[in-house]
Amino acid sequence: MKKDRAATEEKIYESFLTLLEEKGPQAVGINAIAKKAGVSKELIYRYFGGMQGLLLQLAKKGDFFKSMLALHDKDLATVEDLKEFAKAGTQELRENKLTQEILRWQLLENNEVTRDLFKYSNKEIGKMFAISNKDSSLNHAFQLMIGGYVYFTLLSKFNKKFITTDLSSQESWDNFDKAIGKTIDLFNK
Amino acid sequence: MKKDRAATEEKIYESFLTLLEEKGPQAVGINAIAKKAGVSKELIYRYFGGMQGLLLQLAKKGDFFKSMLALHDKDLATVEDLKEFAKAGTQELRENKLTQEILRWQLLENNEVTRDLFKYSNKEIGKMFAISNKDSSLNHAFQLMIGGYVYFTLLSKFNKKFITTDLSSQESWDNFDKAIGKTIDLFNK
DNA sequence: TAAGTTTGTAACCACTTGGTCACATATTTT
DNA sequence: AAAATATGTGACCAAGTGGTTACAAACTTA
Repeated sequence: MKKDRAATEEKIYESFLTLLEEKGPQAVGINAIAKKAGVSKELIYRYFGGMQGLLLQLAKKGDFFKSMLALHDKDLATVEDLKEFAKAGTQELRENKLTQEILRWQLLENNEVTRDLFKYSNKEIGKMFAISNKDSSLNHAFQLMIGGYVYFTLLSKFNKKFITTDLSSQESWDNFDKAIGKTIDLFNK
Repeated sequence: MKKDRAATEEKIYESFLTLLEEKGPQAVGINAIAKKAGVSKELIYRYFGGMQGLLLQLAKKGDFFKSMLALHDKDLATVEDLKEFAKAGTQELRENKLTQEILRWQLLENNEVTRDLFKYSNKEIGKMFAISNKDSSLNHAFQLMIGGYVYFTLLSKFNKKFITTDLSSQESWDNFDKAIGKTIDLFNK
């Protein structure tokens, strides 16, 4: 049998990411990861330092928010820029399953194992919210609506509908975007 | 040893509620409930039909939303009524831990065991949202903001802060309320 | 009192969990 | 070639999971 530590580490880390992305926080455990990677779980402890080490690596690499941070670099001088930013950010969130699962995870626990990951994740989100801090009440309304977007996005994994809103149709998300846009306009009049 | 089925059922059901309220969805299992109730787990299957039966009973009794539904009966003729309604509803949500855990649960799974509970829960929430359906874009903005409120409420269990917002201070929640109020005003101008 | 039924317990089942261990097999170093 | 080290495996551990079974004790009915 050939031995290749680098390849093994890669297999483990990728299995961890895939598992988290597809099955969510509750499904990622040492046994499941080792099984998916087709490797002895001892190696997870030896090479990563267990679950905590894997999460730390995810935090450092920051694979999840990198596409959202690309948005953040834009200039947000005008009201239209802000609206575009919100629209692009929410769409990105809906496409990025990994980010969704990390956000879901934050609703479930916060302990020594997860702390590093969440700390980093929050720091990155903070950068994105640093923009809308002129008008305080707009800032709060904006935060609420983005929070709602996150909520409905997470909800859509297991629920096709929220009350009358069809969470599986693009039209619904477009309506949410329009609502955000209109609210921004009203606050800026 | 004395035997009293009614009292035993009560002990089981109460233990289940308390466990869910205090430790969340992940902590409620047959073993944990039986242990907390100080009773053999066989009785949970015999009297309730297992976990699914317990959730069904919770759905039927609907202990969680009853205080929110009291709000729903109000007349919502004026804009001020709608603002008051939103404020009272969000405050009630923050105080009702049981409702919070059921909403959290909906973000985690949706299977044969939980289906009945969630179906009922969604029906009740739907009643509360039936009010703001005049202006479509206000309706969506309203839904987003309430969704954000839910999100931040659930988040506050494990996170003291969201970016710069202190989720443990009453002032933050007041600011959110003000933001909702101002948004409603702007849409009605 | 005797028989039948309800209520309750504890042991047991197969399976999964995170974690450690001794050991074997490659690969490097001497 | 021999010794040392790095890599990988599978067995094992204690604890916990949901679920079932056999049996005892209490209460009801006959």
